[in-house]
Amino acid sequence: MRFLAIDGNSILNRAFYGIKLLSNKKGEFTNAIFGFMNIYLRNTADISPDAVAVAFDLRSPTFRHKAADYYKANRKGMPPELAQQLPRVKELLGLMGVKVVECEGYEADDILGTLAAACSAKGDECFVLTGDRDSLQLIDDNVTVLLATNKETIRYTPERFREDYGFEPIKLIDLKALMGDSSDNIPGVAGIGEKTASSLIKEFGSLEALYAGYEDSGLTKGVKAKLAAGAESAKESKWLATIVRDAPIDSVPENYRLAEPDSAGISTLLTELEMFKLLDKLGVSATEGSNASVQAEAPAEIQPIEPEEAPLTEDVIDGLEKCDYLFRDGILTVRSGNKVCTSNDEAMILRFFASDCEKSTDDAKAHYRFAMAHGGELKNLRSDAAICGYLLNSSASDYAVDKLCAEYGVHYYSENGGLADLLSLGGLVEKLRGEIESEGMTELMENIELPLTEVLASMEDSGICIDRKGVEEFGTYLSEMIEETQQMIFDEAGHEFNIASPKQLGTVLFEELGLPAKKKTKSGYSTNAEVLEELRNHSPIVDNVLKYRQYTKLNSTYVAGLLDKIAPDGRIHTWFRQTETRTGRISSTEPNMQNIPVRTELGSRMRKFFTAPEGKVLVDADYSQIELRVMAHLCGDENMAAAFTSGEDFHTSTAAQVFDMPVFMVTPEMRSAAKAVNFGIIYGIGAFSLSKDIGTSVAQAKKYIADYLERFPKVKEFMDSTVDGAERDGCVTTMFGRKRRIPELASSNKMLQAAGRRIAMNTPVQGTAADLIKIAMINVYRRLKAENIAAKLILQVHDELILEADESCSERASEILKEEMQGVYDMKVPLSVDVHCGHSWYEAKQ
DNA sequence: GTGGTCACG
DNA sequence: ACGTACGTGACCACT
Repeated sequence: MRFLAIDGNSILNRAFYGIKLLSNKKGEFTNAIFGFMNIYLRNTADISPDAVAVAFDLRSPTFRHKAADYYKANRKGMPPELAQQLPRVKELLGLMGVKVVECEGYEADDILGTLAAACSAKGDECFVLTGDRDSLQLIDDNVTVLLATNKETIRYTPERFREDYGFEPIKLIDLKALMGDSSDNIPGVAGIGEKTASSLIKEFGSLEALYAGYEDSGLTKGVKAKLAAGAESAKESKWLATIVRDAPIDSVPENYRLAEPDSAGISTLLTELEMFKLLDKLGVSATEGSNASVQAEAPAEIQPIEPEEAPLTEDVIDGLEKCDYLFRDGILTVRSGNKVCTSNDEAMILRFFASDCEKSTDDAKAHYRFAMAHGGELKNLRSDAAICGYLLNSSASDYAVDKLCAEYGVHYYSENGGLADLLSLGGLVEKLRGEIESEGMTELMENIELPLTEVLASMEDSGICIDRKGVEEFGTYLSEMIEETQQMIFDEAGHEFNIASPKQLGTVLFEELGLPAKKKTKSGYSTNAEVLEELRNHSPIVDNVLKYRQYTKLNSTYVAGLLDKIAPDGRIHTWFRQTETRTGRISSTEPNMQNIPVRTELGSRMRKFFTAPEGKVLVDADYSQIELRVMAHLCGDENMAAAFTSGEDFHTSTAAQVFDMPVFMVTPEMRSAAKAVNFGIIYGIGAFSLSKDIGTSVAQAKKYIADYLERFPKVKEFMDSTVDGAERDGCVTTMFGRKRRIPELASSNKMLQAAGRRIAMNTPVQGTAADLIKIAMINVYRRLKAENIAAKLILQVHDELILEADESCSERASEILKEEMQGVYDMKVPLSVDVHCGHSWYEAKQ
């Protein structure tokens, strides 16, 4: 028979550290279970064992094995994130009919050694699955070791071992006795490393033979001395490195034959762990619902679908009331009940989009864009699966139909091949809508996210006009400056090198020129702007490097990057991503129009090339301090609200309050300190970073924060209660019900926990601001349409909206924009918006 | 593919 | 003892 013996601890460890932390909605961690099962399934599929045993370490504190003194003393204790997954894995294995073996005082590899020896003696074929090279000593003609990583498994037969190591597997013990192993606290012989140990074993054959003959051999004096000094240690180490082969366990291979799996049990457990993909792989159907009483019922029957396929005709469209559809690569597929209709005819597709039928799909923005580009419209959109998935979990990497089905336990019709996504969509959308309803996010979806898809489609479709010639000339200027600066840097360094390589630059600055290195990164010296700024006085090369960085950044990211994205209509059409950020903000790609330079004079020239075409203007409106106003609203602090209504500059006003003096006495330094604290408040304040930001001591920064929170006590109350709520619920919520899970709070890592608390403080503020501007966008879009104004929304930059308007109606468009943005929601502090017009973005943002 | 750097809110 | 503010995307070097 074929026997598979698994080192449970070592595989679980590999899985845990190799896969990022995953958790279910309750915050129970699942990454190690997931990885363990992947490795398990891959290998059982590979070797089809008749019997399987999974061994786990077990030791009791009262047990005093001689090795207890050494017992993995250097090994850190299992982190709780992993420890809590251990019983789950054992439970799952039990349900799958796999025997778990533990033995007090013995490690998992001792159990493997015992089982392997038993198989070997009987002539059974044994496979040892582990992530630990130590077990390679178990290899013999009947025993193969499967060395697993998260990606692949290496099969170690005696031949393969000899190829890799150059001696017999059993001699691995002797090797380790010489070289030692710090992770297992095996001392070995001091001064003998892997290389020497390996050649000694190859030459002498074994530890005993080595010690019998090394004195008269041709070894160097040094090695001989080390061997002499380490003789005792080597002997002890050999004993420690030897895996036990007679642990007191049941060692009859027959007794480990696989038992019948308990499908219902597996289904319940994996449903609870939200590991639906694994359920699928195990060939067990998912349990519907998530509470225990429902789970006890029989799994829902999956109704097979054998769709009746037909072309999409006008009659079909007219007859539709409700349907699911997909539109990919110019092909529309529509499903209603048992019928699936297809069309690649543009007119028919537009007709379908414009029909009254209630539609569910997975990428509505793209469909709005298609309809708009052809002068049509998309009507009666009911749901977008990707957006539902995003609202339920803004941290996912991908909202494809198959992934969502796996995550939410909805049957995915993979047997239907190309139609799988379409056939699965209906069930998925119903499930997701139900979840959204129970999470209280239905209004957020129906009133904000779904209507926004049309607005974003229109903005992408419009694009923004760019002055190609102007950009090219700017590029020419930059290239000259780069050339000049580069030459100066080479002269100062005394040779040419790649300035763009942080590694080479670090060598030149800190080794060749001997500038004082401050910070280090993982891979060398840090050369970022903050570090270079401090070295400015040490050498003129530093200033030139900073200039070089600025020029090359502008040239490659902006000049070249933007020129590359100009469409045939002479405009830039960015992609707005609606399911990307954890907080609810929109992002922009290809190109990113939300990070066009503005903070430096040189960079802001870039904005002169974004223009309005002849006869039109750009109207730019931005919220003033929207996040701080949101904070003031959310916490209800009267002093903070007063700072907004006083008519004074907000930062000056907070400085006056914190330093307890009249506004006219506030110095620029005091204002900038207050401003930094205000920002810190939004981000989830920390004294260290604040001190760095304003260049004071940590103690001084601490005092600023304390004074600030004393002056604005409700800010502190709000932050404390937000963090408490987040720790209790595992998530935070914005004013409009948007949620973000914060698994970091459940981590045992203090750094991660602290990060989780800052996320908890920041997300409701950043997210609410994002909600507000989204609502404003929808209202502006509708109003411009309803009032038939010749103006279009074209860009959003988080707190800023940009319209392209006919000159004739620029004033009216400005009014509407300001009104809708300021009046978007009735807040405890008024929202304030600045609006400007201009022929370029540069002019319009004065 | 990852890390360093830097552009924005 | 260790690392240090929230949220993004693009480009380059290097493995």
